[in-house]
Amino acid sequence: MPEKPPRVRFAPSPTGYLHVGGARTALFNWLFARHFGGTLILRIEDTDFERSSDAMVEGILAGMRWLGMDWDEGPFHQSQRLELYRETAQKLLTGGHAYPCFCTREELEVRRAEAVAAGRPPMYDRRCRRLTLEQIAGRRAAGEAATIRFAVPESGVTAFEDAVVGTVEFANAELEDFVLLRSDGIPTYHLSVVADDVEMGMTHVIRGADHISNTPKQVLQYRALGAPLPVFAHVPLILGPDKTRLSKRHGATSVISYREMGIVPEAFRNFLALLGWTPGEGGAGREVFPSDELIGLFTLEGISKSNSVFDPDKLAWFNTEYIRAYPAERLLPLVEEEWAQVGFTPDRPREEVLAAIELTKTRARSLKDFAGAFRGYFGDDFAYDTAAVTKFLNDPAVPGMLRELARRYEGAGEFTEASAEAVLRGFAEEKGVKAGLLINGARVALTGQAVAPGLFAVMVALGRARVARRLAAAPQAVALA
RNA sequence: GGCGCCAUGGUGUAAUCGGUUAACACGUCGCCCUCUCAAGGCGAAGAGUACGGGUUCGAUCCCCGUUGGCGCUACCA
Repeated sequence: MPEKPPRVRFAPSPTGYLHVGGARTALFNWLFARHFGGTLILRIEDTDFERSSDAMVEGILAGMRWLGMDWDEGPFHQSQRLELYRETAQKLLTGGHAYPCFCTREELEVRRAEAVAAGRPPMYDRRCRRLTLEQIAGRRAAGEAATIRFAVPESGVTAFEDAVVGTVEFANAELEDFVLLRSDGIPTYHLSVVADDVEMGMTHVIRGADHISNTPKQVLQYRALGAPLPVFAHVPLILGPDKTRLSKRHGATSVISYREMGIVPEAFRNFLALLGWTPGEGGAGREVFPSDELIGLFTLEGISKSNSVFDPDKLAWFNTEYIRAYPAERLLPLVEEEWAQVGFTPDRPREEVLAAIELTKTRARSLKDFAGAFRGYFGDDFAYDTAAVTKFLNDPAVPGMLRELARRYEGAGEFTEASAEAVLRGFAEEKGVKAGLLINGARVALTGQAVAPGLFAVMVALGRARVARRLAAAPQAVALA
């Protein structure tokens, strides 16, 4: 439990869209900050100019907004904070914790290859670490470019306490003298993260477990800089169904693609939160947690140590749960987005649209359904599903009976679920057919679909006029075949 | 290869100080309901906790080893 309001950050690299792993890292940071009344900082790690782009930054921000996450400071761009990194490198240099290295990329590559061939670990051999001041001055004067490397202690261990994994220890002999500043003066990740995390006063660093091996290199810098260590919390990775790291091969990995699949953002957030984290006592036995509850329940203690597998079925389940639980008013804006995408406009008053959403939402698997299978509830611009027609309007006598039934409904009198049912059942009896035959046929005629809520509820939602019109226009299976 | 992290049903996770018929949810299967399909209700199958050794009266839980998965091993992040 932090005693002071914590300061945490989400620091994506804009070399790709916001993927599910990054989104979960962001979510954990966000939940943590909100739970403890802390501050979430958004920092764009764009020091790799070739691979970074503004479009990716936009995509990442869009993904965060879609998931309902906000931030308190930033976005800061590392590309605009170069001065800080150079100063930090200089500090390390003057403190004797770093040194210039004149080895070229080519030389390094050759030596690495040799080391590997000889069965030695391919670490930098530290030859420039032994350069004298005169040699350095001489080579600088000669115009040789240099990187700045951190001087890792040659013995001993570097350890840190991880909030999820516990104590993690690395032998310093395993750590190479990593590059802090490239020869063009641009910092590497190792330098920029710690420079920023120190300068921005981060109290907790919550990030993917893929960074655990980098952590000792960062701890060494904190020490050299005389800066207090943040609490590290390394979150296990998310894997695909085949238990390998989630990648494009597994299908959708971009957060935005889930929006495009008709997933409700809060459902996705709920699903993501439970991937590698479980609420304690307060959430026992439940899994559906709206955002506020997630915030109230979230602590680092609940983060699990092992990797988790992304299960699309479970996500689909959360999605149906949320769609079903949302009041129509809340669903409407989400549904309208879907309509906009397919160019559909409801031709019914708002009240009726809301009622139709309320009625259909229990069968929705995705928001897409409202712009697809459920279109007939919102307007006359819908199509008949051929499979449904084949299945339930196959009997050539049915359309004729439905036309006749349509006239029964046209008459005056009340039009309620009960009355609509009585009319249909009475009519079926007259004709000597099973009510189910007409009910199933009518469903297709009215909605275009084989699947729908109870028929008489559908009739009431559609209204007498539409019911009569659509029954009269019932398609023939043969005509469509 | 080296180093690091991890290891409970198909999946996500539970299981106070080591003592439970190893629990819940998703998924799967069956039944009920029924005008379709979901939902809902009821029920079932599915792990003896990766494997092997310890420690202990007793280990999912502690220790060691093995195996496996993942990560890191760049002038990427």
